[in-house]
Amino acid sequence: MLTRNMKAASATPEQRILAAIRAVPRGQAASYGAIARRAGLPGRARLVARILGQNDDPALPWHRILRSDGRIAFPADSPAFLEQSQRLRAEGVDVRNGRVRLLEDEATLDAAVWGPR
DNA sequence: AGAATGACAGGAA
DNA sequence: GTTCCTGCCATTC
Repeated sequence: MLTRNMKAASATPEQRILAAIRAVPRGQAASYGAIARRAGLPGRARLVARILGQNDDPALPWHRILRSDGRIAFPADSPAFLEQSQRLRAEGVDVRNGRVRLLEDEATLDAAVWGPR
């Protein structure tokens, strides 16, 4: 049946994006573009950014989302930048000079979002 | 309708 | 490996 797949397939774009974000494993990071792709919305990286900005859910792992080059998307002197840095480090992510190692194997995200085959 | 804006991406320099 | 520049999407003036 489709109860498991349906969550990702029949939701609004915003919900699929949020689901994709929540699917990023602890201690790992993904780019805005990758999230958009995993949500079935290729080319909408900026939409992901917008959703994150509007989001109010404190449980959402927003700190695991960075730019495609692994850089934190906030100005290096901003409070948000600091917050994100320490949240990532708290999960064991190595943050060097505002930059991290992004998840290379996107298939992992595929499985988390769309469910294992 | 046109221009500006922003938690972006990808290729060129 | 970096910095720059152009392209994109969606929203707001």
